[in-house]
Amino acid sequence: MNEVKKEMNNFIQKIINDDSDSGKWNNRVHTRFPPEPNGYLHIGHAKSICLNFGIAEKNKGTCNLRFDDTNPVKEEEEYVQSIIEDVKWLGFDWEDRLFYASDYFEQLYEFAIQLIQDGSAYICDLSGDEIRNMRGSLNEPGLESPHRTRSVEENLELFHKMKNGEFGNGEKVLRAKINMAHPNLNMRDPVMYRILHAKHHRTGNDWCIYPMYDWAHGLEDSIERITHSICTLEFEDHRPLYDWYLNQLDIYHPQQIEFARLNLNFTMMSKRKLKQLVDENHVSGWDDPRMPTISGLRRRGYTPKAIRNFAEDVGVTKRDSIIDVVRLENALREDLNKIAPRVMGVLDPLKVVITNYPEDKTELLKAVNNPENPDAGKRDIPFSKELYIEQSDFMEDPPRKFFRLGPGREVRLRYAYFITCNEVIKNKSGEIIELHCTYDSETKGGSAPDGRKVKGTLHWVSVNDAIDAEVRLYDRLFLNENPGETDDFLANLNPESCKTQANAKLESSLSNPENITYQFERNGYFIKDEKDSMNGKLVFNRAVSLRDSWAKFFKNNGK
RNA sequence: UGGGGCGUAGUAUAAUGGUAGUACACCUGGUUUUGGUCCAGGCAGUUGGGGUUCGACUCCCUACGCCCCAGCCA
Repeated sequence: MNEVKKEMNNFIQKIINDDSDSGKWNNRVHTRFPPEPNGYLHIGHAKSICLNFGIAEKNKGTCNLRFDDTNPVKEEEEYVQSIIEDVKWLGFDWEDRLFYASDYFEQLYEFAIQLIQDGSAYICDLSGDEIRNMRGSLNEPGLESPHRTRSVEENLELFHKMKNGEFGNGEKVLRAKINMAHPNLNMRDPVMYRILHAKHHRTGNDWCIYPMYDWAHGLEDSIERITHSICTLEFEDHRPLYDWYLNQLDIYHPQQIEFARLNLNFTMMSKRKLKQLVDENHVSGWDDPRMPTISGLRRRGYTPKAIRNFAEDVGVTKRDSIIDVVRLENALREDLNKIAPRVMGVLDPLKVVITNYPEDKTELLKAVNNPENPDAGKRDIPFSKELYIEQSDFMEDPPRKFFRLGPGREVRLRYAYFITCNEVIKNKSGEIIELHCTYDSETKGGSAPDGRKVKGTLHWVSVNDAIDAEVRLYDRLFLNENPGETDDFLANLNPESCKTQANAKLESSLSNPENITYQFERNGYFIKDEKDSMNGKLVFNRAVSLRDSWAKFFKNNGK
């Protein structure tokens, strides 16, 4: 047993190991990720993507991307494109195996005819209501449809007519003839085809009958020679039907395996409700940085690696669980800490005048680009008489343990000098608008030759060289830990989920930022918003803050 | 009440008959020119009850708890 296998030993991998030992699939592993293009992918899908592509990769197998596009009234091409982009961005490659359920409509139709000919399927004229009423209940068996005994010939003829558009929506369905008294409701003569006179995003008006999920899915898996068909827990009840169809047809038969979908606290994963947030403009779109969508996370500044690490980290089981969203944030911090270039940006500026610094002087100081990675090198940052520091880095009446700036206190400006605050300038309403400080020219670079220590180190930006930017600070979208469970999830929207710092000042190296996530030292990780940065206006999104033990201490101990 | 699943620290997740481990969270301390990172230490768990066994998270029985299912959605 090698290291890799030890790390990756979730229950699905164990099944694969067993299959490998028994030679069940001739050592083949072939999975698929089968999204329905009826919305954007979210972090929950990411778990499934990482599982399916990941398990194929780890076992030298392959994974297909397959659109389960069997319901034209909900599906759109826009979603297809976004899904392709998102899976690609996560770093997975389906090579030439991009498939659509709609590519198999003809074959599915032929299979249905086969079932009819075997006497295992029939056309039912009952209405939707009637079918539901006759299905029975959890405790009572259902009633058989009066059309259950139609002849094969009649069924064949009616099915042709269905296909040819001779009936209206809902007039007839094709049903499997199984058992109306089955304890599993899914087996009580489930619908295989329904009539939908709707334009499909790929097949146009070629079809007016569309296959139901249960009928279609196993066949899609079978056609693609999938070995392990991995889906979520709620389909456990459908497995007997999945198996029944494939057994009736006596064709290649993949194994369906169910795992628990991802749940995150303070996060809502329902596609329907996410769509509502978008449609009702509670967020700016599917890619709003507060959305749990892949596109939202991307715009927020998440990296594919962080998401993949997270998916690996939370594991795969059959237990319903709710993962703490801070683990997703931690996965991001972990990745970004190693790779993000450090820069200085003042979000909420307070002007500082160094009274003993020459009026017109600007000097360039060396700053480390990434202390975690010496290869990232250094850069020059301009220093001058007037600077900005963070409002929150000054307190007129500081509490114990506050080791930033206060009247008479000395702190270090990162990579620059020690400064001491001598005077606090206020406006008429008593607000602090400016600090007058003196610097110690001996401390250039940030250390004192006399060995003198300061506790605080502040980030800063030179006034003359500062770049203006709008910075958006995001917080969780919902206040409630389980927003999906409440009746009115909109009532739980966090009114402060996006705070804007309109007057942020950034160091000059950020005049033309790359499309990567930076660390603003002592603040957090930020990425330029490519959508909203326009005509000279820079907008940055905060992906996640840095861990802040001072904020925690302050919160726990009051003042 | 029928059927299908699931119960291990606060939250997740390992251990498949042999020392209950890991991560995050939480608490201490150390290092630090980011109150970041990093390092060291600590707290804390097998749903209850029986049984089998030298030995049970693991096997058996039973009780309890939680999740899913009555779309012509997926």
